Amino acid sequence: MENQIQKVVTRFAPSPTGFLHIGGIRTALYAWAYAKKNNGTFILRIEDTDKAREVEGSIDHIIESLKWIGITWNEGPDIGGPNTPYKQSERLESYKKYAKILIEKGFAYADPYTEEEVEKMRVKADEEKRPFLYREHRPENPPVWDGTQPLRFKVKDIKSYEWDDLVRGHLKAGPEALDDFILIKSDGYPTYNFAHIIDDLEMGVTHVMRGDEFISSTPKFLSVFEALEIKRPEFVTMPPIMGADGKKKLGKRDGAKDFLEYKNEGYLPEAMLNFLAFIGWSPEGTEEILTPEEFINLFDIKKIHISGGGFNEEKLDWINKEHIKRLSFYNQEKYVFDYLPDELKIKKIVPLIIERIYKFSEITTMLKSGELDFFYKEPIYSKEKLIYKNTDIEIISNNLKEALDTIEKTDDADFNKDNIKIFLMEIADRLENRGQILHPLRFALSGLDKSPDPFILADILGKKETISRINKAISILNS
RNA sequence: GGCCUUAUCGUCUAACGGUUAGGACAUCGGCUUUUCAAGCCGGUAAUCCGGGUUCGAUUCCCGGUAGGGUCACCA
Repeated sequence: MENQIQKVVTRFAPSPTGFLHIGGIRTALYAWAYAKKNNGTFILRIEDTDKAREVEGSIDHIIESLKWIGITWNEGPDIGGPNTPYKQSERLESYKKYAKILIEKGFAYADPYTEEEVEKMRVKADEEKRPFLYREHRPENPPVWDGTQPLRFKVKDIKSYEWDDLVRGHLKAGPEALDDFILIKSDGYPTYNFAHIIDDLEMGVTHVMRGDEFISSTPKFLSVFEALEIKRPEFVTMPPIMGADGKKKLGKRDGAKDFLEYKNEGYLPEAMLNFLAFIGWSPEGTEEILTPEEFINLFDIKKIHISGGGFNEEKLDWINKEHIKRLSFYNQEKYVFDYLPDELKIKKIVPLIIERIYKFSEITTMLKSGELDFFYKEPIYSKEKLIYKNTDIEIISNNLKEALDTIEKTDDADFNKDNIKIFLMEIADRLENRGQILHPLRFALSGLDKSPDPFILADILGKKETISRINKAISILNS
């Protein structure tokens, strides 16, 4: 690396063509973490040079996505900074300036062909089964560039390139990767290939984190660095994220979701951060649940993976649950109550729900299935359901009466799940089988095949309601 | 197709050339138990194939196979 100590500057540079999916967020996350860890600067830059693909509202959406997961930037379009502006469409003067330098040095020329003419050459090359290279059709006497034609880079030295990537190691490419690519389009906007180099230079970016789709065009970038005689930043290539099938790289086309959808599905931002951190990176130890702070501390470019990682929803759910469990009770309640109707906003219900869900949207499913109704509605059930295995109705009925008696005698102040458990287990342990009292009791209180244990149920329902429901069960048994 | 690149349990991954190939998720079994859930304990399960280098290869080299990327006036 560098022998001179240099402040780390990283950036995330999305184009405003819609929402961000986890691939983009992951790239931002690593760039952010690296800057944070090194007390560096993290820049948000908007690459809006393709007016045709631009989608209204994207910038706000992108900012919202980043903020939700907790990524913050030191410089950006919303907060400004020493290198303002942070939208490429507002930096056209810079690109023009460097374009002129390239023209003067003989590294750029105007493209006299129409788009159709170039396309025709491309098709012909295709038919002849050879790669199309514009430089093979380079005009002999190009016109003076007046800004209405595309400005192309002129590859003077057609050679192979080799370079080092902080993740991928030593990479190389043959001369066919080099071509006279377009620097400035005929509409006056620069291409990505040119604009990002100028911006990174002017903003002092030291480490460029980006996807592996840019490996192929790296020789083009290198040839520009050489022509401009400028030092290149370090390249940090992220491994691709594969879709759920593990086959194809995740992309918007095949179902990559808007990152903010995870918010709506009830995932915690710190869980998403934890999950994304591990797609393409893993720390030294074996700990898999990390807080954002722990992630930043552990983050190391050397531990970024080379090969692609998959998106595993089961693991995401597990990580989310682990983070939910680590939430303070206050926050657990806040999140859970968000999904509950007023009549169910009971403190004691929170832990029951927490241990049963992986993500908060599952509460909605629980509500729909009716499995929470018994908390505020007397359950409806049949006599058969109260009977434990083949126990006589008589015995069940007597056991419930004994339970009722015990509960009635309990002081209101002592009525909590621990005490109820102690008192009732005393009875239960004297029986042939504990189920002969605990099952009918649980059923009397919940009316459900699957539910929390009767002590917790009684505690939540309160003494009065518990007594009422046991009485009802006894009358059903005797009917 | 050319060029670039990747390859460890079902999935995600760990292993300065020497490990009984480790961990996590999932799965299966047990414990606990009144049913779930949670928790605890345990099991099954992997180095893509073929050559080479080496005393020794998951690890290094070559070839094959399979996957991914890229070949735009998109980024």
